[in-house]
Amino acid sequence: MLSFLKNEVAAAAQTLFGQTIDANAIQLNPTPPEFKGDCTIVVFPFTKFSKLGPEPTATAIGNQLMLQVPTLAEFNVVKGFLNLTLTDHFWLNQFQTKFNQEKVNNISPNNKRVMVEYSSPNTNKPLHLGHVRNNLLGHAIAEILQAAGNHVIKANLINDRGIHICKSMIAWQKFGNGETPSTAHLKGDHLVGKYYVLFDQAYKKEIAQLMSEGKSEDEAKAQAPIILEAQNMLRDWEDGNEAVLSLWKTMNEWVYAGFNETYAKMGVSFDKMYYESQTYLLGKDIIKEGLDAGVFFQKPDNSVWIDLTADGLDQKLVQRSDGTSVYITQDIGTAQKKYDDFNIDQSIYVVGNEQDYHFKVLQLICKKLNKPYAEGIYHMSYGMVELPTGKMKSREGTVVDADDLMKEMIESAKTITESAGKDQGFSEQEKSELYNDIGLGALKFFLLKIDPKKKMLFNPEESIDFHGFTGPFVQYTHARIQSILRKATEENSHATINLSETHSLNNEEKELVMALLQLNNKIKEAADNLSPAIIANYAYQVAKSFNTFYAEHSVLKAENTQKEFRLALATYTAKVLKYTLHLIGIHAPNKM
RNA sequence: GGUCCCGUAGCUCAGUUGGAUAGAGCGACAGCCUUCUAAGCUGUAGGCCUUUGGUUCGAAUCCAAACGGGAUCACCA
Repeated sequence: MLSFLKNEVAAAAQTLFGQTIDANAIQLNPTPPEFKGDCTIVVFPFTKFSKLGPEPTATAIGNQLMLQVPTLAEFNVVKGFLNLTLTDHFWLNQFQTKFNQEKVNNISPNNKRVMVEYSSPNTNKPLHLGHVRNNLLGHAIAEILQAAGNHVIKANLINDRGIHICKSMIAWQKFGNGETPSTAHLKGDHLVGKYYVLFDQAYKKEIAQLMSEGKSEDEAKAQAPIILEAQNMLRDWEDGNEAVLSLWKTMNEWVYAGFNETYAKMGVSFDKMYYESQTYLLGKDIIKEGLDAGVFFQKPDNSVWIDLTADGLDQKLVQRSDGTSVYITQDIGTAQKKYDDFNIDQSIYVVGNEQDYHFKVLQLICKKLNKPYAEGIYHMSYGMVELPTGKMKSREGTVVDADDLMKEMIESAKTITESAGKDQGFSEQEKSELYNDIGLGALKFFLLKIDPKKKMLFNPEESIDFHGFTGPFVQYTHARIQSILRKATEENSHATINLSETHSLNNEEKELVMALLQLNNKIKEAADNLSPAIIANYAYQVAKSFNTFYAEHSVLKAENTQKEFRLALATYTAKVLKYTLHLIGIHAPNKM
């Protein structure tokens, strides 16, 4: 929005010093609050050809700009910094242009097709806090990429096969007494998860028993009857045993019903579901292709490998000696399938950073196979959520359950809202929606305000805040504005910007206008960095600017054009807040 | 041990890709509700940006090393 100044500075340098410079190379920064000015040109690089010290150089350019740029109000020079102040008319004009557009986001679509894969759960246990971060990140990244003009396909790859689901099945057969989600009054994913834990307990007991009979730990682990049963079942599953398949389908259906409930509560959705049971064989054709091409090699026991030592990695197994596929085999196949299905330019995997190595290998393999989609593979590697006690482990019960956490957050929202007496005049239905919006708003903002690449700490002892740099803070600011706008409608006041009447902006108004005008840049920045945190921080900044303005100046008690302008400012702020919250999956209530 | 990530206020985190006196929130302390919603606003205290060297007009930011923390290196997924 201010980048035109770079061209003006380049022109000024041409006029003053006869030097042609690249306008894009000019450093244009926001002026720090302790100095006067809207933006700052760093003139140190100019001293080379100006043959002057930093200050005279800056002054010379400043004087030249005053001649060239009618919207420039004044300038000042501190050392090598040229601080420029634009006229209020300029800012009002910029704001008016935005205000008159129907949508706050006017980024035009590009032709890029991007798939974002996220969630990708196992079907043997319910979702925990780690999955919540994954799902919210994936959903927000998809929204942001779409807002930045991409065509986005949201995908979920469900890991529905393997030894882990067999463990739950065996335990259910042994201990379940035919229990179902409806007889147990338990969500399906929690029921299946319960049997996964029961399996592990029984397994540990058997291991202890065998060890007391003199077996080594490794022997005991390999020979425990219950693990042998599970392995048998996996073989039966792969052989297509009807009874096993039938139970597998039933239990997976329970889990999907549970997941769908959790997804709906979280507010995430998918355009395409992939199931590993349907894709795990796909990679094998590509393995054969790679063997023929000499990209892979076979060991005497028939296992297939790729040698990545020249790339600084290790030798990596891509197919077992018995011909069955491993994790990477399946991913090679799925990568191909995604490309075939949707002709995507980019394939983003939202997966934890513990799998950095895996995705490096995956991309390298696809490159060596000369796959057209190899360059488009991108691992969006996010940091783990850790508890004060360390990493979460499902089997050891040190997890924060997703459903429990959301429920607690909604209950906290209820308590806080009630004690503040802010739910008066709401119907029961509206109350319940409000508590949902606020509780989940707090949770989502808490998880998304942090740079996704960094690991984050969650302390269950300390409740997630509803004050300060939080979701409810931004929601509250939005609701507050809606309240003003309702009153304005009642008194038949209108929001307009009248440029013919010159009136000046005060500091708070100007700061808010400048913040609001940054929206499109922030969306692009967030999309480039795949970082919802940039949006969350921006939403907070806008809300904070508004609240500062709100505390100093009245909207409804202002007069004439100033009142109309402030109403426009409030209207547009509310739009931006609602939209940015939407990008990170948070609903903005009109009253709270 | 190899590879990769991280280290900023008591705590949780920003820091515009190399610019001015390093910023928020929480917690602590002091103020502000006859005036548009106090889930708010204003102020005070709190810092060897882990350390050392290098690059230059200029470094929390780039490079190197050390120290500290984490991840990963399965015929698991």
